[in-house]
Amino acid sequence: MPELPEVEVTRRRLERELVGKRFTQVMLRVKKLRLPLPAELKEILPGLTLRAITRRGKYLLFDCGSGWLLVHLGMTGFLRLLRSSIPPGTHDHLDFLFDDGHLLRFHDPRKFGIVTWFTGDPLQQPLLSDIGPEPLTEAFNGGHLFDIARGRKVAVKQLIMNSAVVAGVGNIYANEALFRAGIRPDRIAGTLTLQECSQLVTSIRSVLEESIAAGDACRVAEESVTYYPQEYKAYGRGGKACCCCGGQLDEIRLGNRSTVFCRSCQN
DNA sequence: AGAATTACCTGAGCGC
DNA sequence: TGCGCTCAGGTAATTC
Repeated sequence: MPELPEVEVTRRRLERELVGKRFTQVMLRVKKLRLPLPAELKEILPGLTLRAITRRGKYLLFDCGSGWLLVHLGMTGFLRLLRSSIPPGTHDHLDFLFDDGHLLRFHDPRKFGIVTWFTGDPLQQPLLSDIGPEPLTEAFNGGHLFDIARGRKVAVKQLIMNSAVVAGVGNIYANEALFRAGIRPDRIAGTLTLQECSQLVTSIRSVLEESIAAGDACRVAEESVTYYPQEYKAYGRGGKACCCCGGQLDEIRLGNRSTVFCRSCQN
């Protein structure tokens, strides 16, 4: 599923290919994903030049000059960049055609994604206004996390998956970062020391950065695909051997999310 | 205010 | 073979 690294890798690929190009046509094949698709995109976008592509958490922001195209890939969404006009398959919900012949196609079986349009300041947009600091910036640091965690009774894994605390940390990387930091996912957030918070921030940053680097290095001919081979040390490995101590990894549910950790390596 | 729960959606994997 | 069930999970909305 697309997490922050996949979204960032997608952003970089699309930025390389599409910035400066002009929209020529939009095709909508469904009325709504998680939110209604603005039908007026068909009239608004053609003629506009794509100025930039930025990211906030897992949201992609396409700067179209007079407004913004906001895209979230949800659970199962991805964007493909095609050179020629290949007929759409099932779940190919949306096409954007550009003046250089590129076709940007949004595919999403579960329709958990979002594609919408807004004008004005992105920071004022309701979907973006309450998102916490970006994990790869200095604004997200041990002191920040420690301040937020104090007095909180939720499990630390749920805290770092809260988008108001830090942007774009989903289930996979929450599991991986806690494993790397040596902190149990079910630790009550308020019991973390400043040092542990700093270690966790460092781990979140490094797992995300390593995954982005792996994605950038993974070239897929012709198409820009958001998925790439990825090995995890905790996520999806419940019951298997811990790569550090050889013990059996535990799997529990936290906030109805699959959670994997090592009882001897994480405290 | 913070925590917990629900809704949205469909493919995959399973038992019978 | 195929039916029905459960699970997967990001995030907003709702409830406690």
